[in-house]
Amino acid sequence: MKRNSRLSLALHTLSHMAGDPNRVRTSADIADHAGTNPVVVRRVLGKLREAGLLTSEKGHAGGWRLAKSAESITLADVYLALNEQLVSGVTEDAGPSHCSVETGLQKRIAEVLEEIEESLVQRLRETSITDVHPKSCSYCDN
Amino acid sequence: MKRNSRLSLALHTLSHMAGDPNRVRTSADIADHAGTNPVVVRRVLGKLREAGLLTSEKGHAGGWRLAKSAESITLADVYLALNEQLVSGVTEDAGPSHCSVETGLQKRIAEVLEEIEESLVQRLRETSITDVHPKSCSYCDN
DNA sequence: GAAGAATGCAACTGCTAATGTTACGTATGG
DNA sequence: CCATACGTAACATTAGCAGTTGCATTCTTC
Repeated sequence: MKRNSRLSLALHTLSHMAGDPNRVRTSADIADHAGTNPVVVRRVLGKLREAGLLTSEKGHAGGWRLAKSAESITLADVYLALNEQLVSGVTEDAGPSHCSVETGLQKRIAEVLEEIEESLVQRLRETSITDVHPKSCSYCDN
Repeated sequence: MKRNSRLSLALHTLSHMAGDPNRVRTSADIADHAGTNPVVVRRVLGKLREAGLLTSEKGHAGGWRLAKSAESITLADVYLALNEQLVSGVTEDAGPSHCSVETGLQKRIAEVLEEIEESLVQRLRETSITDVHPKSCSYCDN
């Protein structure tokens, strides 16, 4: 895997779950499908659970499933749950500048980028995870 | 500095230039202001030059300046010049999957993310670099 | 209650991308 | 002809992230 695969992994998994909501999946199953490691899966899905998108159960018959209807889960929910901040995260350096003009400028840039970030989230809110799924998928229970 | 500082550096520099367009700045000057290295500055600004946003001149009185009016430069121009792909870049892993359902799903996810990316660019097009500048900046020639 | 199966979590490793740095070539102007 | 500045390549350093291992915990089933 590469780069920021967390969002990709999350969407991938949620899309599968949307296709067969009643099935309980273990992190090992999910990891196999995604070609990754169970611990990585738990790390990512754990965030989604904190956000109330998934539930997990320990023990013998445990595993993961959707905490609510697939239609009600938007890409914004996923994005925010993972703390992505793709846009506004670019200015996280800061560091006290010597020049007051510089700090004012950096502040202004941060403002603008947060505006952009906000409109990105608005856009993500328009798409449900059920839209991230091939129309005709007869094997979505795989 | 941290993470993806290229976009931040580019906006920072362009904002300064917008405040005093006639001044020619060396990469050393810019690096000092941004707290980074002249070579890094040239790398980033070089992309902006390729995109026709800046011009650079070698030699004794050389340096960088805007290639066109500040008002006509949008955040989308900068973003595209730097090849950022903040959103759609998250699926760059791919790798041939064994299962046709998987590949279909990945393709669909990529489609959706590219749609999102496109609307991000549309949003960026609405903001000029002159908007990324404190309203009252009497020291913008620093 | 013991065994097995699953998550939860912490620590560590290894890899990769990006930044930072050095060095040298090239062009320009005084 | 020399100082200055960009252009570029090569290398070093760093930060973030996926991957891995190990162990505790919880739940089901026998």
